[in-house]
Amino acid sequence: MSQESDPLTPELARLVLQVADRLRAEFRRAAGRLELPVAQAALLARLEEPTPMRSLAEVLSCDASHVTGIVDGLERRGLVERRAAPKDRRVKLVALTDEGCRRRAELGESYRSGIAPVLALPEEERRALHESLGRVVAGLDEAR
Amino acid sequence: MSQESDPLTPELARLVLQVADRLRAEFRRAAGRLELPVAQAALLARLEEPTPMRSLAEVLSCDASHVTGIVDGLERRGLVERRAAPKDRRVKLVALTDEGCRRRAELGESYRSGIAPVLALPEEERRALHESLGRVVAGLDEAR
DNA sequence: TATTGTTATACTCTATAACTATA
DNA sequence: TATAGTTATAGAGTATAACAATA
Repeated sequence: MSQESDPLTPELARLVLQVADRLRAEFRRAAGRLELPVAQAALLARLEEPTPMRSLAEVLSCDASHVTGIVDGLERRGLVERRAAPKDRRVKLVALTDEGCRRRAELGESYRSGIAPVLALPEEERRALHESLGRVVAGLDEAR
Repeated sequence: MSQESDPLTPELARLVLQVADRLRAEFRRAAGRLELPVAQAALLARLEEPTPMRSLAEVLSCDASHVTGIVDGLERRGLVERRAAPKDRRVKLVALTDEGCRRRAELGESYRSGIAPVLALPEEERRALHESLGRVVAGLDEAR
């Protein structure tokens, strides 16, 4: 209640959103360099272990039906494959192929080199920023 | 180049994006409380002076043709009106009505009270965060 | 000839509901 | 009866192109 009238809060929000927009743009650019639709790149980036479709929907915070199309696309490109889950035959595990593993690494490098100049700050400031934002994120669940 | 391999950079990006997602969610919630579509709320939030459609497209970073529909909606609700520009009769100025002015203020209050708990940090940390993010945003144009 | 705003159209993204095969 | 994944469909959101009025 005491913070509602603090003029720094909306200003802070504006800055966060502005930086986030640029980071997203850099991800789009990285995906574009690999000629991947953003949705496919986003899934690729988050895929390490073989993972059920359902879990991917949660990670990407989208509907499960949407994941089908994204995985279809990645499978057509030979970057992932669907495997039967050993325990539950309803479940399909999405797993990286060797090529998918390589492309995923490329994507990561491309993205990181894109955002490095954006987040370029003196080392001490970077650490402080990391700590503060970490605190904010840690508080996200309890806020409201 | 020296920062490309700094593991803190992707971590920092992840945090910024996570906070931004939450801020966006709070804006959606504030728009919902006023029963406004997000796009209309976003335009309302940025409208102060009577402004040409074309400029609004730039501010919202979307196509001019899209602005037409958004303004249509706000006009139907009686929150804005189109005025002829005195100097150039091709231009239409979008201006807040009295009711629009009130609703805009409500929206702002609702949003600010929503994000206050998200960005709640000790005062000194808030100022440091503001300064660092301000530096990042200031550097956005020269980065790349 | 160029520009503002509009219209018509299409494409992307995403969600809902109905379906199948398992459990 | 409930769940994982798929399919079909529909609704947002947004862009492109063609157009009318004006510069």
